[in-house]
Amino acid sequence: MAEVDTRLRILDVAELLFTQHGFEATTMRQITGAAGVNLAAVNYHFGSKEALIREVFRRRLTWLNQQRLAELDRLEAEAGGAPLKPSRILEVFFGAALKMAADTDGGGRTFMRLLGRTYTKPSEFVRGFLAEEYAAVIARFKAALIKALPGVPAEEILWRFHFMLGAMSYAISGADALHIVAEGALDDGDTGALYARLMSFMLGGLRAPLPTLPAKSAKSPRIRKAA
Amino acid sequence: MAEVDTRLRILDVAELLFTQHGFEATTMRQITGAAGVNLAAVNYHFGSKEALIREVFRRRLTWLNQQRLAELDRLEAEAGGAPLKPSRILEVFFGAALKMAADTDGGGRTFMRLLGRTYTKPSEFVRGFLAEEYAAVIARFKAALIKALPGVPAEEILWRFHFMLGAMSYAISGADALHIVAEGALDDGDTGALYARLMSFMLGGLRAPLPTLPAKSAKSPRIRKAA
DNA sequence: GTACGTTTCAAACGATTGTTTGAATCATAT
DNA sequence: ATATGATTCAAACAATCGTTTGAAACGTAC
Repeated sequence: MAEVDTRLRILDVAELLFTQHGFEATTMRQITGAAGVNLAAVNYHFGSKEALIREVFRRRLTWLNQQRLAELDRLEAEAGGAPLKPSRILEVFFGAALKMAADTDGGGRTFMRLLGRTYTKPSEFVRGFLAEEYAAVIARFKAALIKALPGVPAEEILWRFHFMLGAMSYAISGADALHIVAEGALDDGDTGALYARLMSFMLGGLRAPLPTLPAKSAKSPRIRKAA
Repeated sequence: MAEVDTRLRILDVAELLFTQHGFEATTMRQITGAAGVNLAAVNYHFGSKEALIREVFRRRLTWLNQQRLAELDRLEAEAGGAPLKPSRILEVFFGAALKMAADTDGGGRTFMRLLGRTYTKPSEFVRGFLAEEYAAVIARFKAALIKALPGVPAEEILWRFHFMLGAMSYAISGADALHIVAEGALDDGDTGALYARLMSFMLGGLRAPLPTLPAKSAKSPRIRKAA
């Protein structure tokens, strides 16, 4: 009985503290202290601090990505081979994330903030299983978007998907960064409004006119050999 | 003579290591070791590790924001009171950042990656002077955008500006996060192309149709008092 | 109640952290 | 050449890090 309680308490507290202070700055004593468990409990239940970090990601990420894949499966089954609307695809991918971020009580919001930050700061050992966890999902959504936007080059779609991930990360980070650009002027508590705002912004960006790329050797100082 | 050399070497090395491993994970011995200076040099020249971190930001950020303000001044002077084109405003703000990010040799690129990451992870003591450093710039560009987009509510503009910052952050973080979404499929070395891609995406997002916001009390679980 | 595997506990482990110290070295001006 | 202030240096500082240990407490079956 006490076992599960201890594991869960550690995971929840660690998730929160990692989000607030980062991995390195969060000590085992802070975690176990706030969780009300013994210092040795982390090493006993998870093996090490790194393993704890991985488990914090794994327990939510696998569920999130399974949700995404299941919804995409359903959508593609309904369409029966026909290309999907880009807006539908984005709604599935980012909607799942924002739905999780809307969960303020269960810790989903905390986790999504943590995920958005870690995504740009791979911490070496997190990158490995983060890429592993995302590989299948990205491949599926990438393919769906390419199919949905026949006029847009695949490379451009990938970049714009990348930009959208950045926008979502900042959207979820919310207050932290917003306090810098606009001191308390924005309310990031209304996740319904946030979803609507982010989605219209993303769709506008995704369907924007294609950029006129400069000649590669013109603006870039790098010289391409044999070209 | 040796003074300036030591200070600069420390700053450059610290900037790089902070970007690669984060603030907490980077030790004074790593910094001084890689810089080829004595361990005590950091405390002698900067006072503390925190002061060093602040100085790493300050030396580039003040210059960057002065550049932005000067360019905006010039543009508004040319316009003579007339609203600017939104694309021009974005070009000034994000162009300055990407121009700095394009500097692979002088460390500008390294710094912009560091900045993008720190922006969502305010580290408590960095947030203060980061907000201070940005306050004037954000106010000016916010006002310019509001003037340039009379049909768009100010709150919506701020949110979209926030989203754009996220997109830019991910764009500059580049390879790190891209390796997760697309294993080596994208070339983030061509900053000219990156600038064009990002700008068209942002403009599309900025000019997207306004979202239809859900009724506040409908989707949000929070109950607003006296409303 | 006794035995057994699991979990918790206080205490300590060696290693590493940022910082400080006081002498040694340097550059410069008189 | 000598004195002075700035800088560098090796060495040590107390504090804290993640992890380990062996015994104590627990629940559960016989």
